[in-house]
Amino acid sequence: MPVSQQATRLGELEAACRRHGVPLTVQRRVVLDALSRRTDHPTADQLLVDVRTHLPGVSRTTVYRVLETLVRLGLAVKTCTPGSAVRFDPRTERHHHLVCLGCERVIDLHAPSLDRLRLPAARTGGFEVSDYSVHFRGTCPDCRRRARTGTRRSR
Amino acid sequence: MPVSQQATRLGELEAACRRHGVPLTVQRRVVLDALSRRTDHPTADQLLVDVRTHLPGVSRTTVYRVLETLVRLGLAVKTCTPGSAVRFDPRTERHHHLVCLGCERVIDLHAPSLDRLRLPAARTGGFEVSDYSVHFRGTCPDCRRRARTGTRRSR
DNA sequence: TTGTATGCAAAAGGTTTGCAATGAT
DNA sequence: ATCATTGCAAACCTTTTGCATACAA
Repeated sequence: MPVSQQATRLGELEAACRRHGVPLTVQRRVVLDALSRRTDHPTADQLLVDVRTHLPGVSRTTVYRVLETLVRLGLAVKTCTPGSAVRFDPRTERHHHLVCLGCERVIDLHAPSLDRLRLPAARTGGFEVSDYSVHFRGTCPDCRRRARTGTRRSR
Repeated sequence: MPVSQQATRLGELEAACRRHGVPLTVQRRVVLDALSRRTDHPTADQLLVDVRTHLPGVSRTTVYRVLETLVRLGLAVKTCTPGSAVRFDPRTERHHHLVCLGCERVIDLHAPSLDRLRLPAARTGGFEVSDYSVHFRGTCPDCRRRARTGTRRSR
């Protein structure tokens, strides 16, 4: 992510913290920064590694807590994945995903043709929809190659 | 699920086991049966409870392993959720989901109008798509009520 | 100064693995 | 008879919690 967009994100964080009346801590800045630099929907533990290169001594607990806060502030969302670790996405605008069933990688897909779907209102039964995304399941190029050569996946 | 459909599922299991050359065990029958009776995308541990009412003494490990097998045999899929426990879905035909951000409930949505989406092929970069589903995020009726009355969510 | 966030340690929740015994074909 | 599956126990990974301290406003 370009420097200018990073600056924008920090501005968003500042505004969101003020709006919600919560302190703007170094840890929150560093975690949002680390998350925003990635497009691979990292887990909390993966982010912990990045975060500690910029600010050693940050605790795992704090990363978990800050990520929850970022979601609450509307600066990140939890990505739906078939796996057993929560993954975070710094992109909150509507977009879609390619989900690899081999390695559980989640790849962003921007597709305007999918951005205006209509949900059949009759079927929602009082469920209030705030957003949606399309998940395409399949096999990523790496896993296709591995499948051909008979190699086991390493993730 | 009606009795006749249950019978069909057992037939599918039988066929799939033969096709893959794996034994058809009691445990596999009971786990598939328990999963097929639910529409709420249960976790392995939730299924363990159901399974043990029919066949006490089944181990947790076995349920985890059988579920992996059912996915491999094409009789179930892992559901994408924002939470931190893997959830399973016995419906492998194309359908969509309402995902509640409050309680993480996942509700099935059948909507023919969403069943024929076209993926912009140019954007997939060698990713091989086998299927897709649309995830509508939002708030379920229960959580909306809880939000209005100020009650905390209990799941 | 006041209230929230952080770090630590420990617990809780979810999943996987090695191995001996069992069971399906 | 043969090979995969099961059950158990333990390890492993992920997430949450309680509490004293540190920090932002």
